[in-house]
Amino acid sequence: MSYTIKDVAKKANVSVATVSRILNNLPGYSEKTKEKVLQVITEMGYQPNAIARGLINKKTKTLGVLLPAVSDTFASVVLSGIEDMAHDLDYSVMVCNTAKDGIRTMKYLQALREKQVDGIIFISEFFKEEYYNAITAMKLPIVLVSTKSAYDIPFIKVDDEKAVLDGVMYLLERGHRSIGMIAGTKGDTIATIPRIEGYKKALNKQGIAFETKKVVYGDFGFESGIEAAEELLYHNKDVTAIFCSSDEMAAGALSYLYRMSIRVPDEISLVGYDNTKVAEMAIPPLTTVGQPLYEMGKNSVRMLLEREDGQSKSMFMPHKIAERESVKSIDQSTGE
Amino acid sequence: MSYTIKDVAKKANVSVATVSRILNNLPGYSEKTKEKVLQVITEMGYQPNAIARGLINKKTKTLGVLLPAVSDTFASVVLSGIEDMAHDLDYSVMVCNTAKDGIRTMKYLQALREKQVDGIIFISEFFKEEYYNAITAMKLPIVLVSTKSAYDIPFIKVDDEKAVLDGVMYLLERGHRSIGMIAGTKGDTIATIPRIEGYKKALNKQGIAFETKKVVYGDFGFESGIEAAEELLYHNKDVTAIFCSSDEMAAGALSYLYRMSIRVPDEISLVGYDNTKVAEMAIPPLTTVGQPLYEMGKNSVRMLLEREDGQSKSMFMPHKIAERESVKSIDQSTGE
DNA sequence: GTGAAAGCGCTAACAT
DNA sequence: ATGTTAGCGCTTTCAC
Repeated sequence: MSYTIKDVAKKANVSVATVSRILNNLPGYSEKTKEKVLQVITEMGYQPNAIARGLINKKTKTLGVLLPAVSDTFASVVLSGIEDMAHDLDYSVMVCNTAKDGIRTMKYLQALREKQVDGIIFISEFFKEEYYNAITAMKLPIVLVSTKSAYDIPFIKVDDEKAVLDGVMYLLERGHRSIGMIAGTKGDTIATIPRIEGYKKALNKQGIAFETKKVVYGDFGFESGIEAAEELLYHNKDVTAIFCSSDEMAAGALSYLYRMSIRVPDEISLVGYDNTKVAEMAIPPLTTVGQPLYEMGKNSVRMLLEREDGQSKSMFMPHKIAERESVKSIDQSTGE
Repeated sequence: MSYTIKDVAKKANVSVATVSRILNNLPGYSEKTKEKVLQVITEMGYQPNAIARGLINKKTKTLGVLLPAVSDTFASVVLSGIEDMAHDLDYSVMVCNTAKDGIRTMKYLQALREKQVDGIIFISEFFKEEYYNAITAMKLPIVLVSTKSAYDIPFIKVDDEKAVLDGVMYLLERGHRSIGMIAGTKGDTIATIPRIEGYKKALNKQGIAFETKKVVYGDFGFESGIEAAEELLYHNKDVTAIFCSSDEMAAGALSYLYRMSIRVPDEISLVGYDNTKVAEMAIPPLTTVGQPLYEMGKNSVRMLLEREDGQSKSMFMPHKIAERESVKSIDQSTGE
C-alpha cells in the first residue's frame, strides 16, 4: 500500500487536518509547518487518494463521453477537443464507445453513474427517450455534441440546413445545375432530413426543381459512399456535381468515380461535409463544408462545467467551406 | 442526493450488511430476503456508489490509456480494441492524450494514480525512464502497445524488422530492384531503426546494395509523406517502388505523385504500413503491411488484467500483407 | 441467516 | 494555528 494522509501527519508531527488544509490550500497553518509538511510529502512520495476525496466532495473530476465509434475520424477529433479542454481544467475523461448500440449505451450510462462522473458528453448519436429518463433520474449534467434532442438539453452543433444550403449554393454559383446528393442514414432527423432540406432550399433559390431520384442514402461511411455514388449515377447520367453528407462518403464516391474512370473534378465535382483529415488526404483534395469539430469538443466541456450553476444554453457553431480541388466551375453558355 | 445502501436497508427492513451481500452475490441470506431487497432496489432505483466501493476494495475497475493523439487513425483503432475488451470485462477506460509531450504524460500518470486506476496501457510512444520511475513507484501494472522499453515491462507489438522485410520482399519478388523507403522519425529506436534494418536485410537477400540516399525520413504523418516523397524522388530518379513506414505517409506520397502526374502503380509502386482505414480509402487502394491494431488493443487489456497475479509476458503479434492495388509487377527482362 | 460495528482515506465542522 | 472527531457509502469481520 501507498502512504496515506495519516502517515504524512504522523511523520510531520501534525494532525491530518493540517495536512489536509495544506493540500487544499485552505488557511490555517503557519508557513513553517507548511514547509515541513510539504517536505515530508515529497520525501515519502505521498499522493492523495482521489477516490477517498471523491467520496466526500461528491466530485470526481471526471467526465464521461459517449460516442458511436472512437476509431471514426469525426468523433475522434471531437474527442480530442474534449480531452484537451478537460485536461486544462484538471478533469479526466472516460470514453464509452457505444457502437450505435442502445443496450450498450444504457450499460455505460449506468457505469458512469456508479462511478460518479461529474457530467456526460454525448456525441452525434440519436438521443433516445430511454437515455433521457436514465440521465434525468441520475441528475447528471449532460451536453449533446453534433446532435440534439426533443428535450431541454443543451446541444452544440452547426446549423446543418444552413451548412448544406451554403455547400450546394457553392456548387450552383459555379454553374452546376444538375446536382446529386449523397445523404446520410435515411430518416435521420438530425443529420439527414435537415440537410436534404438545405439542399432543396438551395435548388429552390435558383429555381431548380427538386427531384427525388437525385438523392440517395448512405450511412456516412466510406463503403456506403461507393454504393451511393454508383446508385446515383445509374439513375442520373447527367449530374455534374455531387454533394456528400460526410467526407468519408465523398471519399467513397471518389473511389467509385476513379474506378469508373470518371475524372474529378473535370467530369464530376464533389463536395464533402465535416472537413476531417480524409478531405485533406483525398485525391484530389476535397472541397468540403467544414464543422469546427475540435472547437465543438472543447466547448462541450466548458459548457458542461459551467452548467453546474445555472443552465447554460445551446449553441450553434459556424460552418465554413474549405475550398480544395474537387470542384470545377462550368461555363453554362457552352454547356460544358 | 441519490439513495444509499442504508436507505435500501431501512426500507427493506434488513441490515446494510445483508444488502451488501446480496449486491455482491455472497452467501448468507434467504431467497426470500433476497427477493424483497431486490424489489426495494428496483423500486427506489438504487445504484451502488462505485467510489465508496473502490475506497474499500482498492479496485476501481478502470484503466488508464496513454496515447499520442486520439485523432490519429492508428491509435484510435487500438483504443477501440481496448474499449471493447474493457467493456466486456466491466472496466471503464480513461483516455489521456499525451500529445507527445513528456510533461503532460507525467501529469497524466499522476492523475491516473490519484484516481486509483487498476492499470495503465501505454501506446506507441517512446517510454522514458522518467515514466518508468513514476510507474514503478506507484506499483501499477502497465503494458506497452506498439512500443517497447529498456525495462522489464510487457509489450505487445509486431516484429517490425520482420514485417518490413516481408513488405520489401513483396516488392522484390515482383521485380522491383530500385526501392526507396520513407521511414519514420529519424533515430526512433522502436519504429524506425528496426524497420530500416528490415529493409536492408531484404535488399541484402537479393544481393542489392543498400544506399543511404534511398531512405528519407518523415514523422509518420500525411504531410511528411508528401515532403519525403518529393525528397526521395529528387535524389533518386530511378526508383520503381517506395516502401512507406505508415499508411498516412504513403497517402502523402500518393498525393505528391498525383500532383506530379506520376501514376501509381504504373510508374511507381507503393506499399504502406499499418493497414488502417486510410489504406482502404486511398486511390488506388494501398497494399500495406498490416498490423492487427484492434486485436492488439484487445490483448493489451487482457494482458494487463491477467498480469495482476504473476507477470505476464510480452507478445509479438503477426503482421500480414494486405494486397490491394498500389503495386505492379515489373518484368525484368524487358526492364519495364 | 442476519446484524453491529469497524474501518477504507479523506474533508469539514467544531474545539482549543 | 492546530487537533479531534464525525462521517462520505460501502465491505467485511465477528457475533449471535
